[in-house]
Order: sequence, then structure tokens, then C-alpha cells
Amino acid sequence: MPLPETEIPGRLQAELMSRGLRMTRQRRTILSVVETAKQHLDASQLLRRARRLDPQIDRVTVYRTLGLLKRHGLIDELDLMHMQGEKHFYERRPQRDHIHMACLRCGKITEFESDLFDRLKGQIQRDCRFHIVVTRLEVGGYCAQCRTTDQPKD
Amino acid sequence: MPLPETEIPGRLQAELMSRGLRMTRQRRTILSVVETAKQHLDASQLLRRARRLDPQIDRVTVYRTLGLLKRHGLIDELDLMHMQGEKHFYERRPQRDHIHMACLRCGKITEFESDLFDRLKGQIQRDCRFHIVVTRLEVGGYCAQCRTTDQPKD
DNA sequence: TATAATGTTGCATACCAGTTGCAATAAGGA
DNA sequence: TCCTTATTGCAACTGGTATGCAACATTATA
Ligand SMILES: [Mn+2]
Ligand SMILES: [Mn+2]
Ligand SMILES: [Zn+2]
Ligand SMILES: [Zn+2]
Repeated sequence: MPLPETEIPGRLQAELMSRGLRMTRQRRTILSVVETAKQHLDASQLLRRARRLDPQIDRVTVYRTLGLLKRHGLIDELDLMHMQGEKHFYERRPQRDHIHMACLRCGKITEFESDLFDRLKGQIQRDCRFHIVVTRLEVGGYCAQCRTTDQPKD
Repeated sequence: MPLPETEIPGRLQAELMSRGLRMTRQRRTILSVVETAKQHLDASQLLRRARRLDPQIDRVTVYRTLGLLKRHGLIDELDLMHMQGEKHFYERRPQRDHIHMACLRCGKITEFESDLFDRLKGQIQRDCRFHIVVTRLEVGGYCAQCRTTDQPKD
């Protein structure tokens, strides 16, 4: 599906434009990939998907756009316990922070929102007099399925 | 608690030996550096300190020893928000998990233990039926000093 | 709608942290 | 002490990301 310029801009695009940044074809493409992603994507996955919409897009443009989005606090960078190399994963910054759980056996990533987590962040801000900009809580362990089986992974 | 909680140098070494691993001069050196470190060290800092005790130690041995300690759950790996490149930092796994706060302006790393954090982990294990092996909560933001000043970063 | 100013892109290349293959060496048990 | 097997150091390599720069696209202005 080609990306018509008349399309209603996504939230990321609107945010960047409202901050006076130039909106190029490449940026529109990458932003749309980030916005429509159903899972956490790394830079190379992002590039592959962006290339399906605009085959001549370059990976440096992906990295530079990710850097831009990070600097503007519009996406979060995840390690997901670095289970498959040293790559990083990205997701649009959500309305409410969530926890990422990574199963060390099957690799499944689970998200979890928690009131206790929100309270913990409040405690950090108060007790440590620390102004929080970004948080990352990642948990490694074994999911319900993998806990109960002894089979080799996956 | 059957074992005393005091900072006995050689605890990592004792742990590895009790698990039937060979104790080489290089491992003893690296373990002693990890155990006596007052701050979070990355692999190259670790190598430099190890070389002061044993000048012909190689960096691959540092990486392999870190891998060993990670696999045995004796150290934790930290990103510290990747403020200076993509390197990772290490610390001996503490008796009680703690949070790492990284000031995005001055770079200071602060540690914080919290009952709410312990309860959150309990909630994750229960509500998600997830068996936790390792956790990493990192927070980026501005420390008390940097919050109140407007000077350019350090 | 053309022009100018400035920001962005793609390409090539470099960089950095970490990994791997392999022959030489050392540890720990018999 | 010898023997087996794990570990080491070296060199080369990898994967992920960053940079210099000339060509180009965007946006403001005329
Ligand atoms: Mn990382
Ligand atoms: Mn997520
Ligand atoms: Zn699993
Ligand atoms: Zn600070």
C-alpha cells in the first residue's frame, strides 16, 4: 500500500511537524512503520518494512529518524534482555508506561501495566528528588508455558 | 540466611569453585576486580584494572569471564541508559535488587532500594505467572542538583 | 510559482563493543 | 606425575550503529 501524501498524518508525524521539523517522504514512511507496528521492532526490521513502502530508503535514515524520535521522547528504546545480539527495539511511547517481560526459553515478550509500578515511579520522584524522563523495567525469566515444561527451547 | 552478608573478598571465586569450575590466575584477577569495584564498570574499564594486576590478561578473557558470571547469575548487566555509547556495565548481584537512576545531564548514577519494587516483582510473578530470574529497572531523568540549575551539561 | 536558505538524504566508510576459530597452555583429578 | 579437558591469547571477524560529504528536497519568502 503506497502512502498517499493526502493521508491523515499519524500522531508521530503531527508531533514532529508541530515542533517545526521537516517532513520528508522517508520520514513519513518510517513514522508510519513505527506507528502501525504490532510488535517491538529493531532497526533492521524497521528498515525492511520501510523498504517495502519506499525501496530506496537507506538504513542511516532509519537510524537518524530513530535518533530524532528518541531525542523528542516520542519512542522508547528497549533492550529486551539482549536475548538475540546487542540490537535495540523500539515502540511508540505509550500513554502509560509498561513493564516488559522476556521469557528466556521461548523468547516471548509480554507487556504488563501496574499500579504498583506507577506508585514506584512516584516514590522515586519524591524520595530521590529525581525528575523522571524515561523508565525501562525489563524482567527476564520463564513464562507460564515454559515454567511447566522441560522441553528444549521452542 | 545461612551465610554472612558481609563483603568477603573471594565470594565470587568460592561460588564458581563450588560449582566445579576451574580457577585460573586470570579468573581470580578478574573476579577480584569485580568484587572490589566501588562503581559500575564496563568491560574495558574492567580490563584496564585487571591488567594492573596481571598485565598480560586479554580482553577476550574478560568477556568470557563476564559471560560465565552472567550465566551463573553472579553478576548483573546494566545499560545505564546507554548514555556514553552502547557499552554495558556490571556489578555483583546484590542481596536485594535495586533501581538505577541515571542523570541525563551530569551522568551521575544513583541506586535506590524500594519495598514497592519488591512488591511489584511479587505481583509480576503472581499475576503474570512469570518466574523472575533477573530484573533491570533503569530510570533516566534529572537529579536534584541538575533539576534546579539551567547550566549546559557539565 | 520561482528562488533562496537550510535541513535531510544516500553512499561510502569508519567505528565500537563484543564474538569466534584455533593452537598453545594450564588446571585438577587419577 | 601424567592425562584429560577446560581455558587462554592471538588474530580475525561480526553486527549494530555513527559520520563526512556532496547531492538533493523541503519550506519560507518573494
Ligand atoms: Mn543495551
Ligand atoms: Mn512495549
Ligand atoms: Zn516462554
Ligand atoms: Zn545530575
